[in-house]
Amino acid sequence: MTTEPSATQAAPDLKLAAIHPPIANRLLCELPDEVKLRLFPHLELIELKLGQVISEAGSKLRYVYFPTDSIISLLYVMENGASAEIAVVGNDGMVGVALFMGGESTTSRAVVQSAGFAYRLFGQRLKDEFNRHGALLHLLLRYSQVLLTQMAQTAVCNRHHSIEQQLCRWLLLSIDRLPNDHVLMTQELIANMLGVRREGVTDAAGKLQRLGIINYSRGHIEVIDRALLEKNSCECYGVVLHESERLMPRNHCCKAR
Amino acid sequence: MTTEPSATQAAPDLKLAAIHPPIANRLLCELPDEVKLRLFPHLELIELKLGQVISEAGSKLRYVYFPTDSIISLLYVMENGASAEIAVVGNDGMVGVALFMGGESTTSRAVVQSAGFAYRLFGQRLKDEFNRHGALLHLLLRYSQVLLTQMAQTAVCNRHHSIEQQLCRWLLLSIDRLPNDHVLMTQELIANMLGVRREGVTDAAGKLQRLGIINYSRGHIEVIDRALLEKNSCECYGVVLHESERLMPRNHCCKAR
DNA sequence: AGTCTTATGTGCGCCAGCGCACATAGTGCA
DNA sequence: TGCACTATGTGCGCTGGCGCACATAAGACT
Repeated sequence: MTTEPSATQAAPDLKLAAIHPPIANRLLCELPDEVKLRLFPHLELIELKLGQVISEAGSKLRYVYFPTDSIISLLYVMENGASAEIAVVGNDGMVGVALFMGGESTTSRAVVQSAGFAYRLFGQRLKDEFNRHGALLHLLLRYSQVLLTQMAQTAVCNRHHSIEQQLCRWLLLSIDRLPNDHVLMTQELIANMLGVRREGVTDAAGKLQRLGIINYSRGHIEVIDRALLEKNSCECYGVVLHESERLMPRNHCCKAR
Repeated sequence: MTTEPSATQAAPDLKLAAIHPPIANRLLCELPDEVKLRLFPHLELIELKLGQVISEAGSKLRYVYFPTDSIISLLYVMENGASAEIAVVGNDGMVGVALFMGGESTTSRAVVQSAGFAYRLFGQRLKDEFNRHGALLHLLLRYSQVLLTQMAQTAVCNRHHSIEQQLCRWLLLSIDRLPNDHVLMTQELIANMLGVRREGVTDAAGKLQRLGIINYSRGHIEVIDRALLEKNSCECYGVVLHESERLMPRNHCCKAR
């Protein structure tokens, strides 16, 4: 866990905002225009670096984050330093549900799993809009259930499935949230996420490579055969995807790539 | 998994309602009087039998349930029949958060883990009160975060801890929600909850018995030394308890026994 | 080109938990 | 009292994942 507490700096570049508009995030995209008008002026586009800690376990959240092309892992770190990924958030969600739930903090840490951009919003702004009890409330409640489902399935997966199956699930979750099928992540870091040995990931990844499902070298993983990846994964991936589509249908959003 | 889909029958006995008042449930207890006045007339005291399925995965919830002295397990059942407990709900919570979250159903099944009583409320009544956006909303949001935390910690526990540690955690969760330190549950059923082999539970329980921590025989488990049980448990129990107390302080409720 | 660092491969021995098969002991019921 | 059933104990062999100790290879940096 070599992560910097580094301050997130706002990206001033307007061209960047054009490439990464707020509506690249599905939650933001699904808001009715009225809410967009109120909220969007306060969104700040920021760049997130790999490994960056967005929020620490137990510390009060100041901002919420809406990833566009970045991915954030919610990670629990045990007393002995071992860790386990609880859920993953990409452009389909947000980091910081504890703010509107009332807890202000969580027992898990939020870490950037894939570098990229996200919009951040000052916590109080979100709460203010949430307390209007309109579309945002209902959207975020539904998203909370998606998160709940994802966590539940993570628990199941951790109990019953092999490292190989979990790696498949993890890769699928990642490429679903990325603009292409290219994952930038070392086996060491994946092992940290899954809470398993690095060698275990090496074995599983080697097998997937031999099967022609992925190609990897030194931190670059390319998914070649997505269909086969799904076949080698456990049911957990599908369950979460299905439930997520049921709870958060794309009404206004452009379809996934 | 020998569970009956049995219809829950309302208990007409008034004396029962005196022994099990609604305020025996902490959520109901913490509501302001105004809300109690609106809600309580619609609560039905019902008796729950061991193994009874309160709600099936994927099926629309009709009622929400507020246990008084019963305990409900949220269980995910895999395609191959194997299962895993996701979270547990006693007089500290409710079953059916998916109703106000908007999903109307969950991917998990709710099963009675310990027979007893619960108040049930017709789903629409809960939603109506929730949509007043008052105390109930805030209370249930906080409870949702407790549930989230519990699920997250279950995931961690499944990843990293031994059967013995998990059994300790499970027993602690149970007796915290029961009127005494007497758990009625066979090792077979505990194994189903934890998603492990029955023999594994036998081993772990045998060890705890030899250590003088519990006493058990044929489905009756008595916790003798709670302190030692906590010591033999993993950190997961404490983390959830702590977070739960932080999020849901007892304002009006009587203290735990 | 050479060196350093980082990522990945590999080969141990070890143990927890699994699946199976069966033995034993409470408990209820005829 | 005896029988049947259910809950628990026990003993296999097997496998996946662990911890450790290295070997190798691919970039990165002079």
